[in-house]
Amino acid sequence: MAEATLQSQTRADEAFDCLQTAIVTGELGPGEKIGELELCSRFNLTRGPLREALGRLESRGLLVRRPHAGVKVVSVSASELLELYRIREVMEGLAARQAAERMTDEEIAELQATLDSHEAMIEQAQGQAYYQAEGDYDFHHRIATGSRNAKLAQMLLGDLYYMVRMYRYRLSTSAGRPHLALGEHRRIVEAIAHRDGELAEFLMKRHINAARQNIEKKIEEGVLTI
Amino acid sequence: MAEATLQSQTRADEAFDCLQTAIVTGELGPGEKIGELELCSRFNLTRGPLREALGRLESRGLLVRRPHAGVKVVSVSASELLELYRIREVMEGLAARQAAERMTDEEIAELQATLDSHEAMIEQAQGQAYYQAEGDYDFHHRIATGSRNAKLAQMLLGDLYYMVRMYRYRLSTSAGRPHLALGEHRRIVEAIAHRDGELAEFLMKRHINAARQNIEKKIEEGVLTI
DNA sequence: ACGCTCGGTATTGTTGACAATATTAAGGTC
DNA sequence: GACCTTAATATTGTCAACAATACCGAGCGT
Repeated sequence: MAEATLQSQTRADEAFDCLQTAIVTGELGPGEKIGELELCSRFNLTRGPLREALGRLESRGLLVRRPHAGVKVVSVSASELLELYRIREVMEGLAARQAAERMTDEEIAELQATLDSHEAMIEQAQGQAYYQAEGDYDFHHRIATGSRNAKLAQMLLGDLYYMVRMYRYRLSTSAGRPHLALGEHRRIVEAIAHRDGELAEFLMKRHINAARQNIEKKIEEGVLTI
Repeated sequence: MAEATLQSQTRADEAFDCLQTAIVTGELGPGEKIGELELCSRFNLTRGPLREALGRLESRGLLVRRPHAGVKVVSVSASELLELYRIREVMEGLAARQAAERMTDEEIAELQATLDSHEAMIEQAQGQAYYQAEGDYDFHHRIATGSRNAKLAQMLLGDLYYMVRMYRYRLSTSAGRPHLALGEHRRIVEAIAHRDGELAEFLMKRHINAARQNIEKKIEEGVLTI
């Protein structure tokens, strides 16, 4: 069961975290119509905070709510995941460009260190798939915050990444190309270290584009259904 | 006073609409620390739906909420508005490209008709500034929905445009170049009509870039303060 | 036998009261 | 006189009961 993030500020935040992780991890299935009282008993909440959390989830597009008809988790399709990658391509391209212009030298050093640890983890091949995904999120997370563009970071970290994670869990879609991705990450960081925003943007767009094409290939192979 | 949208489905939706318009139009000033009970009496609501609406507004970044410390409308700066335009540039560029690939011929015809009416309005110069802004939103709105990218449209229509409108009201920043903008709009629609996605994206990016530079110029002239 | 209408039931939406916490001001001490 | 401590207050967070609405099944009509 998805537990609350340690010491959530308020009950509503707790409910929000619980539900978000439950939806993202697929604990709440797609299209699942679920009652409020059931959610309350399941997560030890009362309806007040729960409803507040439901509203936030709804406005983020993770679930849909018809008046007096209950809430149901949003249904997903592979084609929608591809659309998400189109958005990531342009937004993270911008993030990389601005990160190249604005990240501090220290942040860039940390970013490189992050990649080093990713490389070590991949070569040890321990907990591969899981860590690969987490490392990927870590990398993109740092670039988003490094852009110093508050709204951009908010949209990426608060909306898109959760969406992508949800789709990946639902469709059991892991990137599945760790070494390639790591090399692409390295080149992006190089461009950032050289303060070459244009190049960083280009490389990031190509990186995400490659990931999208990888998913498209799986669809063609019938591994994923549209 | 900002009234509820006619026949909101639920009290919480009503509260959300009221507050959103109140914030966007500047009826609730920036940094204004305002109590829940005051909001209730002001908009004829009770605290339950209000709190639900506050949560939605918070997750959209229109106001900030510290536990037990109340809510305050987000403070804005001109530099943040510029960052918003950077995001718009890449996202609406994508929207234009996808719209060129996916809009129906009928939608394109409607889009052109929309521009015709804008032109007529501008030449009559009646209610210029207001209509200019509304027409601009109408244009960008149609392209966002025409992209057939649900999440992209949601982010543009549900988040970014409200943000931009808020900043514009707060900073009294109207675009102030109606004829230029109309010409740029026409070229974008031409590209879409020719199903030239690449060109549509390029033109849209340049269009928004020009609007951003216009704001930057105002900042340099001291009209806007950072 | 099938479809439609109508009422019961369960769920959601809303309300008001209760409890917990941050802010504010006053008082005391250094 | 300035700073810290402490208590009163007002505001927020939470909870449980009430009202409104949609869903579901039974009864009736065709």
